[in-house]
Amino acid sequence: MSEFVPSFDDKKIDKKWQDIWYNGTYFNAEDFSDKEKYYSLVEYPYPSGAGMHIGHIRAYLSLEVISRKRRMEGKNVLFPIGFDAFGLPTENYAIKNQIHPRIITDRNIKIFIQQLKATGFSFDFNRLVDTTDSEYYRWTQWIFLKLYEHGLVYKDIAYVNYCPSCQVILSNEESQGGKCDRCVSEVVQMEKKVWFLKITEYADKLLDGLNDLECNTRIKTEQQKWIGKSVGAYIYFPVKDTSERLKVFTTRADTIYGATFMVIAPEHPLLEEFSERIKNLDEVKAYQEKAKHKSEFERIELSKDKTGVLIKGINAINPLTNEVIPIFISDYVMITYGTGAIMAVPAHDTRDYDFARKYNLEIREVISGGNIEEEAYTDIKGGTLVNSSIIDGLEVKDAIIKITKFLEDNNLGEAAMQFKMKDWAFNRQRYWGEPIPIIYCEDCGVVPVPYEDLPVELPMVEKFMPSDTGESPLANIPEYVNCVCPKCNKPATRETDTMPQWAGSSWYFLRYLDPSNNQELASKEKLNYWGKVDWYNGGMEHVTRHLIYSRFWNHFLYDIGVVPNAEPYKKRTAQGMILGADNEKMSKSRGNVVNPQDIIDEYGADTLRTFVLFISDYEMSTPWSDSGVKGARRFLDKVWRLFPKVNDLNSYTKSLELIINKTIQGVEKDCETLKFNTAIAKMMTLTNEYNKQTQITRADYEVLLKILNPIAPHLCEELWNKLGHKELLVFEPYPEFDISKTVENDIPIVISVNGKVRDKIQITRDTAKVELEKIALSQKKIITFTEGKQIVKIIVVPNKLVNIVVK
RNA sequence: GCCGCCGUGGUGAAAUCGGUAGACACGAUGGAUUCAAAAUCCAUUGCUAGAGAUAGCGUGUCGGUUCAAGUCCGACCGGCGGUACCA
Repeated sequence: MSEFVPSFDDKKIDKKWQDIWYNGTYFNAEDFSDKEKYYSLVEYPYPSGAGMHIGHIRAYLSLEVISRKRRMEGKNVLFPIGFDAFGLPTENYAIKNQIHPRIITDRNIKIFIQQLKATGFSFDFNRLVDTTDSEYYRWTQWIFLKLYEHGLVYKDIAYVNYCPSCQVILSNEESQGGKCDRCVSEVVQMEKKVWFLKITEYADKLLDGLNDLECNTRIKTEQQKWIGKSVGAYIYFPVKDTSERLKVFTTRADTIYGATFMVIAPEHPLLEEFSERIKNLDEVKAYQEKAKHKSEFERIELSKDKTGVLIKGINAINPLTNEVIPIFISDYVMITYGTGAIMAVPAHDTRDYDFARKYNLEIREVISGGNIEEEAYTDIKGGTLVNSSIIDGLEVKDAIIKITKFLEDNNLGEAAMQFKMKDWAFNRQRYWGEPIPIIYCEDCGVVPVPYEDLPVELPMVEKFMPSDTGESPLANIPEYVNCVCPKCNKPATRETDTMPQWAGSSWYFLRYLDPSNNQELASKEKLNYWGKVDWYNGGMEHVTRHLIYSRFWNHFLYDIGVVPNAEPYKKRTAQGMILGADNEKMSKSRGNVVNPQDIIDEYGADTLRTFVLFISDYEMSTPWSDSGVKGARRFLDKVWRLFPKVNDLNSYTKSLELIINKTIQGVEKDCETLKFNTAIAKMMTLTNEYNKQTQITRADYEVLLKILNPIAPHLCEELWNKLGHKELLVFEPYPEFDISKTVENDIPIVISVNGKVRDKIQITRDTAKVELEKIALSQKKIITFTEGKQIVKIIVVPNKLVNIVVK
């Protein structure tokens, strides 16, 4: 004991235990083990050149703690990690520095693995997944072909951000604010035929499936809103003097008698169809052109000031009143939602109201209860239908039902549903992505690559610069483009677009179950054994897209019999962000980025882990603080310094029994509810309590090491080892608490007068109400406040307080 | 605009069901130890008054409900995140 130093050597201890863990099989998940399985999943990182961010550490630590705890609870834990390595930053870096993305990716992945290990994460590193590995994306392509086979893939026109000066298609990130990232010129919306996945076909399933997902309401509502189901009706408005009918979608069929004009999107096909009839075609064309050049940004900015053009020469007829009504084009109606056409009811829709006011159109009230002189009356709870013929006098909800029925019966419309969610534009004009396994043949048309020819590999070429035609770089690589038609063996060409970033991450959680299977994406047996992800943690920003996309793929794979569950995840949580010390989002440009490696170098991995978990509520965002790190280290040193105080007794010190049991109970609950900050606070309190003793027992100490182990495993393993244990803490049973020893016998009771605390007394637990009242009233301090006053009321909350109300 | 979260000491933050506001930590001040410093240990630390016991005030603002409000209700102000004319 004489050589005991007052502060542990983090470098030595970190290395020692990391070597033991990672050279051993401690964290390897065992397929088909008899133990109960537990699958914890964190969102795998994009291996950027900057290395790991403090945000990664926080994101992974929750389930790191849970996974280590589950192993101690006897579970067969699968806690995998991998890399979502396709993507723009790598490609851009590659172009700039003339290094192939493959080389950069491999280099970055290596750095990430090294950093993850330096932090002591208990990932199963034998199941690494890399989405850019052709043995992985072979199955991404396979799923795409399956989707194709089942009619869920189609080609259609999409509007992409195009920079006319660079002649390059830009991602949304590269064209923020409507300006090109590279040359700052205006970005235009260009039409392009691209691949779509019919995710909308799964909209209802994805909505219903949310019932089975355990998560907070925020996560649920964000997904619900993203899917955006709305129930209403299609109504057909005949186009005057033609046999065409203009189809509109509305959720307010009840307001049809108030429709005073129609609005169609600038891209609406009606304009093309009846172009000869349009008397002001030039004006219309000019408006269409203007709308095309409006970036999304501008459309939002200008949203309050509505513009439009009256189409002269074509009119619509209200199918119920036969009234002739004008048609406008305006970009406040989107071609991408509903039918791209609306019946405008200015009296009861704010957008139509604004438009009507601007162009002096009739505003006809059909629901009483508002003041349409002032604003549109959109409330659907109050109000009765007026000026509405067959639905006059009805309430809104009844009117909707009746009018929809009437429309259906008379073939003037039908009940309908719309989703805000759009089909998934599944393409990028980039090199560094999964090739889309499609071949174009002059004779056979679009031909899917046969399954046995997968993977379609990315060519390892030196030239992967963007083309100047808005096509993918792959289009410039003849040895890639030129191929043979699998059907007729004639020369053919390959699809040159690649898949979007979200492709690989839509099924990676399945590949972890069987990462090196070259026959199937994962074996049936393993899929069945591991089942659903038990707990999935990740960023709030992925709750809409990634979560929905991956649920979609999983639902599809379930429908074709590949996976055993429709829903892939049982439970989803999300961590809060760590901001810079200046309370701003961490970014290179702000210079407030914290590199976790610096903390490890200075204080060791356990300090980093402890502090990141201690900093605040896990689900809340919080600024970084350098000074707080020291506190975490100080705490761990205190635990270390307890070691010489440990005696050989194998039971808890009597006077510590209560706090030990309470701490186990509290830490257990806090960890399971992601309240790691309070869990650590409780362990700090216990440590401070131990510190006051001249001696503590081995049992006292060991229980602390066990509950602290998931958070600070290097230190705990070291101390556990120093106590003479041969086995590691990894599978040591997690401590249990004795509920009967978590409650004190003597408890403090607060006595207040008129709600103000005036005295505190110690009393035996469960003292009767009357008794408490009597004791409270007889306290000297209390008497000074009650003397000479009338006692109106006494409230007694057993084991808590007595409140005396006086006058 | 809409939806959600949040607003508590000098700082990060705690606070089951409405029941002792500020646990735990950082920082600060004073002391011990040291030749000195670091580290460590002890004490104090919401604000105001007081030597002190203690008293008054105090959870973004205003109002309400209640014996009792950080917590519930209403109106507002500020910050963050999501979303964007969704018919």
